[in-house]
Amino acid sequence: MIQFYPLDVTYKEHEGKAVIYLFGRTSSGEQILVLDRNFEPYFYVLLKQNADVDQLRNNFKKIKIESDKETAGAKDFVFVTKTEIVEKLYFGKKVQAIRVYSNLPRSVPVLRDFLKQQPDVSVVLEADIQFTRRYLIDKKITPLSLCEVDGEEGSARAKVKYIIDAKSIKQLGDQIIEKPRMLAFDIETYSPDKRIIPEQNPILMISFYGDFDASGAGGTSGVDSGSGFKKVITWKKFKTDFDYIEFVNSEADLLERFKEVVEDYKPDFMVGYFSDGFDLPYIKTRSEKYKIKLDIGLDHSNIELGKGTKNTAQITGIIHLDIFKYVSKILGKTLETESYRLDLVANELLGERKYDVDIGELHKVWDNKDVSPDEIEKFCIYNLQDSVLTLKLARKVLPNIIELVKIIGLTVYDVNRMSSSQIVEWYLINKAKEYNQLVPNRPPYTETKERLEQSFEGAFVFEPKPGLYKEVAIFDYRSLYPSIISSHNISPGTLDCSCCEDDGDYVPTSFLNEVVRSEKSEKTEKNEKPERTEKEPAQKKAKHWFCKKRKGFIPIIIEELIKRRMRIKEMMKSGDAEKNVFLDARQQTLKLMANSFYGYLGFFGARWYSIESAEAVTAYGRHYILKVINEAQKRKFVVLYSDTDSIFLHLEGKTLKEALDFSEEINVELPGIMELEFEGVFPAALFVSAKEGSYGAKKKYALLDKKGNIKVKGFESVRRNWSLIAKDLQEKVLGIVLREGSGKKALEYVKSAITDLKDHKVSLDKVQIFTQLQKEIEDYDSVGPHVRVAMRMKAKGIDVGPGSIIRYVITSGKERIGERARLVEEISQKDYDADYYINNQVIPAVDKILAIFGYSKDDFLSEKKQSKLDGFF
DNA sequence: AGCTACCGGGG
DNA sequence: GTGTACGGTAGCT
Repeated sequence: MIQFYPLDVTYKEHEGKAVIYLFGRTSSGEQILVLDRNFEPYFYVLLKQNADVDQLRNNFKKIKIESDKETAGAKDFVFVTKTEIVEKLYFGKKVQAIRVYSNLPRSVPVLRDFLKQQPDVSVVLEADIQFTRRYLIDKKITPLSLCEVDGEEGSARAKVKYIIDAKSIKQLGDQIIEKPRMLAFDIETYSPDKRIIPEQNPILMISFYGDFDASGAGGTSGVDSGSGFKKVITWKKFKTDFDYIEFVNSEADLLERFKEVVEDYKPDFMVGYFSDGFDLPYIKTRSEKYKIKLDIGLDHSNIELGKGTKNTAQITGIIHLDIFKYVSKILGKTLETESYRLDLVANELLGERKYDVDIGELHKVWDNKDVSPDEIEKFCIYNLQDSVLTLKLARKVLPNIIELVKIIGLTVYDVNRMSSSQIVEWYLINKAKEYNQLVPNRPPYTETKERLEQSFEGAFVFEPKPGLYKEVAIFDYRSLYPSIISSHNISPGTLDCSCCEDDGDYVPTSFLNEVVRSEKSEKTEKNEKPERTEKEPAQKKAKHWFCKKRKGFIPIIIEELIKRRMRIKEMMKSGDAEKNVFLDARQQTLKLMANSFYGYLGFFGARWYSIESAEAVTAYGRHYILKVINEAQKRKFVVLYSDTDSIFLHLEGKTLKEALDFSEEINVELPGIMELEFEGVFPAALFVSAKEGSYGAKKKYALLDKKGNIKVKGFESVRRNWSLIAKDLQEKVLGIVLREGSGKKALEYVKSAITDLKDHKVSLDKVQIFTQLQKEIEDYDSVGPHVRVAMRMKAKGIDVGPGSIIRYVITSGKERIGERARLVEEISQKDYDADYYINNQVIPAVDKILAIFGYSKDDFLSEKKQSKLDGFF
């Protein structure tokens, strides 16, 4: 009996059968390979009504299809090994299914294509679930979790200490691997132009950073002892004091050393940033050029690149983490950053930046024969810093990825690359096993196209009346969409059941009250195709309902998630800080998943797709928020604003207690786990108009909380390409208005700022505008100010290109704006164009706010007139 | 306006 | 590998 933590799984064919290869680390820290020969590929067949089951099962066993392949010169066949009759649930209905076993995993698609042509076959299911994933789900083995294997010493070609041929294998509990060995890496390449051509340009240096000490890493490569492991390998020699820089003779040697370092370090994780799309494919291409066998997989396999446009790189037995993938697919939504460049992501998550050197210069320094040592050394520091940041990011996000692995039950490698709809889907596939449900097929291309054309109404957003309001109470529905799915039993399998049609409890189709105007979400409006073809008859607001007698699969699963999360939140109240880090990662993960179900139901690629269900979710959502608005208005509350799941009540003439009592009344009537929560009382709230003279802008407001903090939503002042003067001013004006309630004071402040601008008292750093170059300068057709400046920078010999952030100031003059843009270094404070900044930066930043108090442009532009008016009033 | 092609990340 | 990204938008017709 050996205990170990599984890390990676693959399979190989051996004597006509599939053998599962489970790579992991034992509890004593050694690498292990467990072979499991006791798992056979299978899928399900559902037959048509009057089919003869026994006869067909017999026929299935006679199938023998010659495969395209040959194994060891012999003909290779696809066949069924056995069949079983099983009772399953398919979209909630009991069905009899035939479980068909095949000789090999690759036989499954062949058999599927053959069987689905047969006249008696209604549908073939679960024939597209990858063998290794099926294995983990069926055997209930969660990667990273402690397992126990019983068996004998086995034999296979693998770089591990132990190989066990398993008799039995099972997971012991949810204890996970404690200190996985992580190794971050990064390459720098020769790149004379902006194009990246791996076939042409060499790798110049490669860096590693690991937090494991060298005790178990073996000494052959002179791996650094001490607390961490850091290394930069390069093939251009220079004098340096950094002992982590290692010199080799050529790029080929660099690649050989890369292999050795990995083999010596024996990482569980290799971590990169965009390494799926850049570092590993590049390394692979270069090693092919030199015919270097890059057999770093624990089974001596090479780096495997995903086919087509997939952009993945896999190393058997070693978990390749690409932090960029996780950040861009999952974490990104919660980040402020506009782009997922390492520098920006590290800055936001870690508060650390990349080493400040222009990587675009590396090829020049590299080519220079009399290269000054510190010049190239800087790029080594840069190279190492990228690995350091990557490892730190990995440490930061790993708890969340681990939670996903524990919940979904797939490998870290797979989970790392999943989008939120895939996460939901694989969680459902895992749970389908537990609840004896058959997994629906993915839609064929034709259906995907149809699905893409369908759209439905989104959430309700209330148009606020522009103004400044005091004492605002905010309530919102806790997890509105998940709680609707649970409380109304919304699921593809409970939709329009035959048993509950006459109950009369249908999905709401119209609004309760015409007092509040409904607005379709922008997205819906854009996508809406009002014309309907003959195929899709004008099913105008078809009546829908969900079963009352039988709980649906999706509601069961989502309720589990919500309840688990509530338990964890409860535990966190009493837990210590260290434990809470993991609990927090877990509750965040559960929240992420519960919140993804609504989107999943309406996602065109989903197996459990149900646009009626998704539509019902938003319809109930509108119903419940409109109910609160309506009831509030009946009780003479002034409703200021509402968006999807929240309502803002003006407390003027009402007490907080009255508002709380009101929310209690609402709560008593809510079904299931739905709950309207009190968010808080805010001393002041500000709503502005969208355009001049129009009604209130949606999703754009500012709140003052009781602690004096200001929460800003939707104001574009946060945009990068605004000058500091505009940003600062907007912040100040919002502060004055919300904290002091004085429009006049805000106006005075704006006027003084305008005067300062006119008098050229504003420093240049406050009038600088930042814009990023998106492409090559030559490629711009419309040459904006930043492009014009970039051209002049280039003429001066400053290397600028896509990604460069151009900082410029608009100066006075009669030419077009673009002509008047200057670098800060070129001008002095008296040169900026005050009028430009007043009209294009200052006024747009504050005019909507001041308009609330009846002030227009003229009021803050002309000082004298205004003071006269003030005197008059 | 509607459609297609290309881009992101990486150097 | 029992699979084949994806969502946004610049730029063209």
